Amino acid sequence: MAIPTLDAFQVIGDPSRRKMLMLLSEDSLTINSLADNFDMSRPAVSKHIKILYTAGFISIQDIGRERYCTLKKDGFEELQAWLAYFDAFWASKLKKLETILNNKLPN
Amino acid sequence: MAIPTLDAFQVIGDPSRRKMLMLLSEDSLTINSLADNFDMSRPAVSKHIKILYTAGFISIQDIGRERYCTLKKDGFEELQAWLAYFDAFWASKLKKLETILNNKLPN
DNA sequence: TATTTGCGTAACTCAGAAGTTACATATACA
DNA sequence: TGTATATGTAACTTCTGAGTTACGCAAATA
Repeated sequence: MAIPTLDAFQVIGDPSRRKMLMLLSEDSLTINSLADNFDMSRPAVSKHIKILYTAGFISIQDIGRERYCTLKKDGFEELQAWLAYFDAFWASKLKKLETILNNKLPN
Repeated sequence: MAIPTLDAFQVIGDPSRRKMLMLLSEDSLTINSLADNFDMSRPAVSKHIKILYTAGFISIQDIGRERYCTLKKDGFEELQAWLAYFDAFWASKLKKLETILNNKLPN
């Protein structure tokens, strides 16, 4: 099971990984308790977790032989920054429209 | 060139498509003028455009034999809604922390 | 100490996204 | 009307992400 190096966008492109993040938003979970929520094998889940961890979406705390996964901000921030760029685009587009409308009013 | 049906997250998972959205944030462009910015063939760009269009990230205006692509809000809003959910998670996590700290103060 | 449990990794298969070339079509232009 | 331009689509190939099974190891437990 080769470990692909994916950017934050590719990471959340997978529906299973998004579901994992959703589950972790309710509770910190171990690999096995996470796997209970999926049809795929545990090693498959394990791989997704590694991808989420590498991309900064979760942190992992080892307690004995168990690994507790918890959401981490870093990964999300990269996505927010990207969306914020386009937010600015819509805002400036709206401003341009306002300017046009205001200039037309005197006519 | 089969047209895969991708959700908004998978759509922005591709670096080329993200670059296209960036280019379109500066100006509306035709398929060919977009293709000038990439190493891939024009049909490949054409396919990406179709995917972006289907997912609601761009609108297309036909002018003669040219097709002008413009950013469209719809696709972005799906992503924002998803991120907003996790924003709420961080906010509530912070609130819980505050509560804990406040409860400890009287001790 | 022997066994069970929780997890990681290696090796492999498979499906599909992403690219290509070749061709068809419609519009603009000489 | 003939040609060049802008684009879409079909058929095909390639690559890799996502899944599997088999195995190994460390920690818990009997």
